[in-house]
Amino acid sequence: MRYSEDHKAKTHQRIIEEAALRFRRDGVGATGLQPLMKALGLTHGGFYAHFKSKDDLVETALQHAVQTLESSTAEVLHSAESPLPLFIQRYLSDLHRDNPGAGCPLPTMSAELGQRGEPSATTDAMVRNRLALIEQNLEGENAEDESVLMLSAMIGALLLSRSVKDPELSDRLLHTTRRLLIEKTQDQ
Amino acid sequence: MRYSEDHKAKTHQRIIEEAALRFRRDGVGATGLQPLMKALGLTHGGFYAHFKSKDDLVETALQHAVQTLESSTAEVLHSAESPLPLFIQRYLSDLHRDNPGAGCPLPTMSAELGQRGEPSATTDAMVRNRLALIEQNLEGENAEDESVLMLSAMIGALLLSRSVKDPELSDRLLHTTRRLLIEKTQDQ
DNA sequence: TGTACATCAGTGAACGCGCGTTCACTGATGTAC
DNA sequence: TGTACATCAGTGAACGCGCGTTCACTGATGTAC
Repeated sequence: MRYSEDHKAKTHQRIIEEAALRFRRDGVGATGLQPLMKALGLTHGGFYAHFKSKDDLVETALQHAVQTLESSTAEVLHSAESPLPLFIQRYLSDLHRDNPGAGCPLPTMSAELGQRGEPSATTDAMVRNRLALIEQNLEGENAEDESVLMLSAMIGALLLSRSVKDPELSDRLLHTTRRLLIEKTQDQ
Repeated sequence: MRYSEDHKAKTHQRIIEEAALRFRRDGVGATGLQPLMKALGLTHGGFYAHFKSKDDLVETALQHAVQTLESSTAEVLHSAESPLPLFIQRYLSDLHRDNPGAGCPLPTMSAELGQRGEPSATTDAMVRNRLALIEQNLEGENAEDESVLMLSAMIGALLLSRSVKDPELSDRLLHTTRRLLIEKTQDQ
């Protein structure tokens, strides 16, 4: 069968989006290409008309996730008067914790990507981007250093709050870190 | 062949230790039982004389790692006059970053364990233990909240510093977080 | 307008591979007599 | 002391399974004439 002109591009995009979701939610290693294609109503053979390999998809999906996150963050930054508290509020929200598939790839994917052979430079780019973003919205002379602490705390708190079984402990990790970091932005 | 009385117990322990190393260094999913047993000079069939399943080993190895870490931490706590800075120094050391197989399971394993079906209560126990440990060595009235921030920052910084490709960025993440957290303990 | 052909996204069987798990077996040593 | 037997940690072939990847094929539609 032959399809409309942009049909292939649409399928391509659908694969990327479904992969970006599954890689973050389930992990890269635990995401099979066969189930992924099936979920899109396709057969697995067709995958290689779109990507060179699974690793190719991993890199593409990661970059897609990064781009999506960054543009939604940019929106927050330009709309709010003091954007950093809002950014922290959203990053350490229950919604973000409960939907890893739609969120930041750092807490979910970076450990596995680091363990999987050569890591890509995408993680570096993302970390640098986040640090710059925080730093620019922090006042005070040691904003550069504080941004490192804040990013570390955000990622650690999100990771832990997702890994822990007890909902109360999870809430405590998430909400306490959130409150203290937001207070920090107001100290300055 | 029949072995000395404690032979089986020794083999059991060797499996646990090798697994605890590999699970943390390579990830649980990426660690095969066959290569693991082979590395110990054994064949894979014998594994099931020691453990009910891979999941059984995962839980056992995790608990072993936790126990080892906690006893080495206890040592630090009882030897030093002000133990918290030393604890942070060690947790966020280059040595710890460069040897995930011998270190804290939280940055390496917790994301994957959270993704793998039902998470065990061991993560909760570990988090609680670490929080209590930090809190007890922090002065000031909001030690309870500060301990959450510190633990999150430590785990996030270690995770990021291991995931990033550029050694300078890695050092910056690790060393800046370390310095700021140690300063925090002295503020109080 | 009607027919022959080219295109190519997607199909689905097949590939080798490593996984976790099972199981009949081995064989050195301890115990029973 | 010598012989028959029991033990059981470890062996290694085999199981079904899902993985990533390959490839000959399909068939609806566009293009050429």
